[in-house]
Amino acid sequence: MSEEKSLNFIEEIITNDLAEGKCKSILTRFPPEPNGYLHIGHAKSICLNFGLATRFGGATNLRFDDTNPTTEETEYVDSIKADVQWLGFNWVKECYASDYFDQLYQYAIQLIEKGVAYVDDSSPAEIALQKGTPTMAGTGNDFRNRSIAENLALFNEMKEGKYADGAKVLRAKIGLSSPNMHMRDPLLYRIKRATHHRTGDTWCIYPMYDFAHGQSDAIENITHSICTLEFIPHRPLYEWGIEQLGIFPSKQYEFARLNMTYTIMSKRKLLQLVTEGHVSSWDDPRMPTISGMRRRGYTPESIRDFCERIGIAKRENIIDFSLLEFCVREHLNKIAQRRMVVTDPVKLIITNYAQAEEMLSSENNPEDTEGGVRQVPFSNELWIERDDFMEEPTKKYFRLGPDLMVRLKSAYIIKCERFEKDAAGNVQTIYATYFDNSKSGADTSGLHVKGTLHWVSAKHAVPVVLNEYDRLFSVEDVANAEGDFKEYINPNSLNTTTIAWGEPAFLNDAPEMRFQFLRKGYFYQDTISTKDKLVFNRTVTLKDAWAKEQKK
RNA sequence: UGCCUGAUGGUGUAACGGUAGCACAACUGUUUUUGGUGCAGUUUGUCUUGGUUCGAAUCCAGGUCAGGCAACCA
Repeated sequence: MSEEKSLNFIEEIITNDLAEGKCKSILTRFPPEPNGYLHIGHAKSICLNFGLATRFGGATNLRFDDTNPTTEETEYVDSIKADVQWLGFNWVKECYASDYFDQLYQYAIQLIEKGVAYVDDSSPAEIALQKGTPTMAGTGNDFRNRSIAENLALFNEMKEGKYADGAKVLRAKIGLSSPNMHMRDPLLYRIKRATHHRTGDTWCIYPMYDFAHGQSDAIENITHSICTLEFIPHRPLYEWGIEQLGIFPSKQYEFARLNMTYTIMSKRKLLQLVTEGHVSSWDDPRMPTISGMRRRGYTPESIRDFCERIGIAKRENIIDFSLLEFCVREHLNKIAQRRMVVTDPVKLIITNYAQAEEMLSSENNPEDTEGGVRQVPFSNELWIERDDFMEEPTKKYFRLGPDLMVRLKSAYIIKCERFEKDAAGNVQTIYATYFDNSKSGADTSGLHVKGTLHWVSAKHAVPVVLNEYDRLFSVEDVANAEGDFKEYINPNSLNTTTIAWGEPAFLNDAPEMRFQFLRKGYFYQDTISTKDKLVFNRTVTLKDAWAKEQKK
């Protein structure tokens, strides 16, 4: 294997660090805040961090960045762990920023003792005002000049609960004229009386992100701390903290977050979709959440493949949704068992079929020679797709119409003789004759037909419910579209068929099996599906050359 | 009108001073008992202006455009 795969910029950095002996091995971390469900954008970060560790023989911590008790919940911790595991990754250590609250408090005292942190009594508005603007230096205030002893005492009192929420904050004493707003005496600690999902009411002061993240990285000896672009301005502060404290020199690197066409990644907006009922839940199969994609039928393999293909860089990007679809089709094509399901049924009667019924065998997966076959019952009364019949066929129509011949998949070639309509003028019954010497696998008829249809024997058919999903939004770049993003919700993102007819093989199929419904798409049993009421979610359609042809 | 990022086909991503490649998308053709799959092929690109160099996507200078930054959020 001398295949040369080019390295992304982070892999180059790591390769160099290892070569120069800056570190003996690497340790990365995936640091979600447990305030929501993971989505495909997180998957990119997960695959990056865990993938890097695998590639370079290192390891990865799962760390919950739980420094804001008002938004965080154990429910989210559990779902995040489940999602990471489902994606196929294992962390060496499960960590929590909240485990470091004591240590962080000690770090803060160290800064106060060094004279580089102070307690400020100003209100949020005053602090904002005193910070100045990007083009104008801030002014600061008298609290900056408090003595070390006074700061120590006040910070202790903050911790002891002597002051009301918001009454005081601990700030770093760096200066107020930096062109980087994040460096203008940033807040380190705030008073917040809220019950933390892990530490309960032990604390009433909590560290800010900027006084927790880099410190947590250092405590865990993280070598490469990888985050998204919006944290670039925080990096000087990240480094300031490590330097002032003299702790392990973790390094921060930034990459561009994932954007995808026809969907959104913002946790806030996703939450809105759920709370306002535009989707049923966080794991609604239309959601770009890991749990939604899992329910829809995406495989972990396909998501990992997708994350591998999109690459890692610093430039803003918007990935075609069709790449994700390609990845899942490619995987499912290889592993999904084929089944026949008729979604918009019309009756087909084979007038010269004398037997009551017979069992025909059909391959489970033509891509897999080991895939085996299954038995499919055939009789003289079948359901076929309404779309597969045309009263007056057009030129390139390879399906059924008066006097036209097609093959029934894994069965016989038939010829349409006539059809009947109901009072409303809809085709109700199609009558055909079959060629008994055209049986699949033993065809001696010499007939050649262009179309092959899927079908289900009417008296053996099993009723199934189908959820067919389409993109959640109707515009490519939802985040940058004008106005409220909700205006662009695709009203037809879910199409439910309450009665479709499927093969009886479903009765013996395990719920976690992945299927391709012939000529329809890939389907996966929904979480609410039962043996008595089978419900399938369409993961993705098949490519449809005919649909394109029709549009012309 | 300050600072920080970035700019390669429709979308991503490579090329580390020496043939602009790969994937998706789109479009042909071909194979096919899935209008699926497979196979073969086509179209489309270095933001701009200068400079350095035998040679620039790459180095330098200026410009343009895009995104980010002033939460007691992360």
